[in-house]
Amino acid sequence: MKATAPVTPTVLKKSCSQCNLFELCLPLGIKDSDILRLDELVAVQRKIKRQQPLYRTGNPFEAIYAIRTGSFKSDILLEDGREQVTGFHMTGEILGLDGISTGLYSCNAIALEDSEVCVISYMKLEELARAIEGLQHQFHKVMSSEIVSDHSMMMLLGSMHANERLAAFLLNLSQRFTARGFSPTEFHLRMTREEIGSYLGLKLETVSRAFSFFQKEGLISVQQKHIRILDSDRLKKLIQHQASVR
Amino acid sequence: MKATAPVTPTVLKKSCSQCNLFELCLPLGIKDSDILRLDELVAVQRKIKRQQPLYRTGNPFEAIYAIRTGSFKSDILLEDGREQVTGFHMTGEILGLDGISTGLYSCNAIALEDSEVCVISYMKLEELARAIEGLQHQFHKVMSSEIVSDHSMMMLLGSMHANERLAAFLLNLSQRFTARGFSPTEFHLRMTREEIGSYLGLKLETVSRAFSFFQKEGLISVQQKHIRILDSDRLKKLIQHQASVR
DNA sequence: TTGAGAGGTTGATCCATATCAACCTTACGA
DNA sequence: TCGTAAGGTTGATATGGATCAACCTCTCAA
Repeated sequence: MKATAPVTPTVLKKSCSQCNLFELCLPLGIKDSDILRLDELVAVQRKIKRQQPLYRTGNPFEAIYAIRTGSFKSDILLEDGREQVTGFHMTGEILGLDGISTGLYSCNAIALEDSEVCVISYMKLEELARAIEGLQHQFHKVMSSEIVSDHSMMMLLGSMHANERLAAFLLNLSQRFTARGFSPTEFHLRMTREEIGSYLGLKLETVSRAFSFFQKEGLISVQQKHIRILDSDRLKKLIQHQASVR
Repeated sequence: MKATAPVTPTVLKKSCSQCNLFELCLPLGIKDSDILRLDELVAVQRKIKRQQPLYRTGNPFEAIYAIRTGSFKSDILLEDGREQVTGFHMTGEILGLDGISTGLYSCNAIALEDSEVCVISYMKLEELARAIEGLQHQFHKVMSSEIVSDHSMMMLLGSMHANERLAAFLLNLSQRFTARGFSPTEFHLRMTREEIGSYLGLKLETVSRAFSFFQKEGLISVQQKHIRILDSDRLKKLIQHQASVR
């Protein structure tokens, strides 16, 4: 396999202590006195152009990444060409945890727009986590959250219908945008219908039809990638009892 | 929600240092000199009867569990009654990692047969992990593996057909039995067709038909819960190019 | 300003799996 | 030993989403 795309480790060193994302990221819950020590962790920031990989399946694992700006998808490719998007990732979220288990990344991480990540040496992270209780705990929480959200994706993929899946997806995005200080009801999708479909276990046409259906029902308004949520209560109900809207 | 079933913390204290599961479990990769220190971690063993919960969604999290004997499923229940099995777990595997993120377990863990677990105080684990590098790393590997395997379940649920799903499931079981010193080709299923279906995102009838199809094709032989794999190569091919057998 | 390609929508048809139903098998307690 | 319930299989039919196809709408570069 070809190695990762040209790395551009700009030395725009910025500190965790001054980062406005700290409450979404690893530094959360760490005592002020310790936060300065994190700055040695984030040695480098790296810029990734839209559509470029941050890492690829099989690349050797040495670092995890915190998204500083932009967004990513991660996906798995099967030999026969099938793709499964396993996640969409926004600022403050941590990428690369899948690499710890075997020492090789187990998926591809691709930028959905021009993005910037903090490179966190995994070796240094383990070292610091041994010294700073709060960092250790927060790191465990981050991993555990990924497990929990993967389980809810399994629920979605294993037992929800197309419309329910899309509703759950939109509500999840909405909630994550809110946590980042953006509007809960109005946002731009950074991914294509095909990528959404892959993530939700649906074909792009089905995703498109579900969008149209929601629009017709007055639940959302859609113009290409611009989404406005008009009735989040009914979207929520749609997930709980599919029957009520179908 | 009702609290967990009657706890029976038998004081059959056994040690990690003498446990034959150590190469599948948390002690893996830890220096001999440190292994004795793990024994303080596993304060208690607990017996769980078939069909009884080890923990339930919403129970407060204080411990993770290593399966000593027996097996478990974990599942999520939706308000409307839908169930999603999120995993089947065998000896040496760790349960409860989902609880770290919020301090509450996010799923139910139910014994599939009379089972026994080592109760690992999470507080003590963090403490020891700060002291023992090998334990810290192995714990991270365990969490990361769960993430990786959840991603491959998303792949399975999102882009595989019924027969492919069952083939992948059987091969996965086979491989895990092998790692535990059992036959790769002959084993007993501890779960019902309905539970398999829930796990694989299929109805029990579809699971049953897939079993029958595999048997007719000479890939496996099935008698109720007893499975014998007759042609694992073709099972593997089935996953890669569904076309070749369908 | 036009043309081409990528992304998106919508309609018609097909098919894999769900659903409904009958029946079979096994385990187990009365 | 029989009766019952839970689990499993198989058949007939229904249906949600996939597939195939046409067309629409942007964007962007020539």
